[in-house]
Amino acid sequence: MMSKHAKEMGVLKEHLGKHQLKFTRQRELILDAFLKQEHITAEAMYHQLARKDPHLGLATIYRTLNLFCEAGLAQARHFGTQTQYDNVSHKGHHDHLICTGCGKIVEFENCDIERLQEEVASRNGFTIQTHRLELYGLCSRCRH
Amino acid sequence: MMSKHAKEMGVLKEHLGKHQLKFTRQRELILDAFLKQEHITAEAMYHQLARKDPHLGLATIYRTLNLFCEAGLAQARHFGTQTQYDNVSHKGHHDHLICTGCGKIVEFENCDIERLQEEVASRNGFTIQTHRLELYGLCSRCRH
DNA sequence: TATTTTTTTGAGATGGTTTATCAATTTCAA
DNA sequence: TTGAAATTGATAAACCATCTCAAAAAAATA
Repeated sequence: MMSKHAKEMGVLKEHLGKHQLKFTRQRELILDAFLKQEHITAEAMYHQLARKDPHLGLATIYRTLNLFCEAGLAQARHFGTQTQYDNVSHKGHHDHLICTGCGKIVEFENCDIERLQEEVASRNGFTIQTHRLELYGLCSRCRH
Repeated sequence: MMSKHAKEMGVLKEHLGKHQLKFTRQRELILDAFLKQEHITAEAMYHQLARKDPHLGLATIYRTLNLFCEAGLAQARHFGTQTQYDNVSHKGHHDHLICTGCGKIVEFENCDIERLQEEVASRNGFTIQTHRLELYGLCSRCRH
C-alpha cells in the first residue's frame, strides 16, 4: 500500500534527484511527521520525533526543513524569535487575516489580488514562486 | 530654530513624560537618525552612528528602538534573520519582492492591492491595523 | 546652585536559535 | 559487493537580541 503522503514524497524525491541528493531514512521520517502539521518549529519537531528516533539530531531537523523549503514543500516564517516552518500543502494558496486581539485566523483567497501581484512582479522583472500575505487587525468581536 | 523632527520629538517626549523616563542625548540622536530612514536594523544604525558618537552602545540602540515602538514611532518586523524597525511616519506601507536566488529586495507599493485588502477585511468583519505582503521569486538576472 | 534621587548608559556577559564542522555512517550506482 | 559521494549526529561556533551592573547623566528637591 502507498503512503498517505505519496504525492509530497514524490515532490521530495524529484527535488533530490535533480540535485544529486539522497533519499534517507531521516528525510522520509521528518517529511512524514512534517506533513501531519500545519506548521511547526524545528525544536518542536525535535522533541516530537525523539520518541521514534532518539538519535535524530537537531541539526538534521534544521537541514531537512530547509531542504523542504527549497523543494517547495515548506515555507519558513520568522515568528517572534523562532522560525515556523509552514506546511505548504495544507495552506494551499490561502492568505490570512489575523486578529491581533484574540489571535483568530481567517483564511481567504482573492484572485484579483493575486493577479495584481503578478503584475507588480513582472513590472520588476520577477517571476513569482510563492508569496505571503497577512492582514493584521481586529475582528468584529475584539473591536468592541 | 526648531528641529526638522519637532513633531516626532514631541511624541517621544510625551511618551517619556507619561512613563517617568528621561530625555537623553542618546535618545535624541537616535530618533534624529531613525527618522531619516524608511526602515533600519539596530546593527546598521550602530555602524551609522559610530562616526557621530563612537561610544554609543549597541544595547542602547536596541533599547531605544524598542522604546520608539512603544511610543508608536516605530514598528518592529522580523525580516529574514534580523529585526527591521520601520519608520511609521513614512506614510506609504512598503511591500517586498524578494529574490530567492540572490536575496535582492525590491520595495513596492500598490494602491489597488491595498484597496482589495480592505475589501477582504471588511467582508470578514475585520479592521486592518497593518499588513505584510512578500512576493518570493526569481529576479531577471537569477532566472538565467 | 548644590544635593539627592532616579533613570540611563556602555561594555561585556548571557541566553536562545540556527548554522558550520568533521569523522563516522549510509546511500546508490556500477 | 564495492567505492565514491552525500548525510548524519554531536558539538562548536556564529548570530542576534537582551540582561547585568557599576558609573554617568538627568530630573527633582532643597
